[in-house]
Amino acid sequence: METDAALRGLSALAQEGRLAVFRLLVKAGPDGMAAGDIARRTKTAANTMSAQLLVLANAGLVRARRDGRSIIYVADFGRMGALLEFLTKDCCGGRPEICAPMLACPAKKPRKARAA
Amino acid sequence: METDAALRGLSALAQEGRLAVFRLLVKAGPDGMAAGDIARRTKTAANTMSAQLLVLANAGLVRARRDGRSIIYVADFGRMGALLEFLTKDCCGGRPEICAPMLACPAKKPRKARAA
DNA sequence: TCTATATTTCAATAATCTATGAAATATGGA
DNA sequence: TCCATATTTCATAGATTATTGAAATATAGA
Repeated sequence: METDAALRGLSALAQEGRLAVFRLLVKAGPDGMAAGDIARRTKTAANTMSAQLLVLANAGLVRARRDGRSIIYVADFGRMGALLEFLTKDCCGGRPEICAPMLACPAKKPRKARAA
Repeated sequence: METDAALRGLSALAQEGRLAVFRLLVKAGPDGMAAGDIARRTKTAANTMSAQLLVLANAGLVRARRDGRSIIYVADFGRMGALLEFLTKDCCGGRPEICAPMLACPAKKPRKARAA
């Protein structure tokens, strides 16, 4: 990931409402959520939510698809992974002092994965 | 790490100049760098740099200490690690799809560490 | 003490971001 | 076609952030 894309990702997540939306979409998983449901769930006006989702989409952190009258938003895990990779490698030079706390990540031991 | 601290960390890094400064300080390591050296190296006015460093310091990502006439800034690796931990665990729920790309982090295999 | 260096603080401007009402677009169903 | 629902787009006002010149503070050394 290039610096410019990383900056857009960081900026997108660097706001309370958008961070909450992204976390919600991560929890929702691959099925995603309709824009209206997200707005209701976070008690946000529809047009405000639309703007927030647009920023996340422009950063590549979520993707949108239409389903009938609704537009479903889905977190882009690959992109988020790339952002984290940028932060650990490109930004932090892979220094163990920084990376160490992340070893608790389940991806480390995919064999024993339990239901989260 | 709490959401509020994570937001401050994300905001601090979500700007070209500050991200560059933080990367520079990570590379500089525990010895850190004087504010003036950072400003010269990044071709930034001293007062602008001072403001950027203040934002990073308020986010806890760098620490400052005086050394004679200079003020030395040092990246806080622990804090950056905590931010990454927040993003992987609290924010992303430790989903392997997101964490996977980070397995290349050297901390995973400290035994064979080579000079970077 | 006086001067030079290093950095910060202050005040003001410029730029960017966020939220909102109102209107527009797209879809599905009667 | 007409209407209701779902979402976005537009214009704008308010808030926040970034940069800069000028002044202030802190330190070191003559």
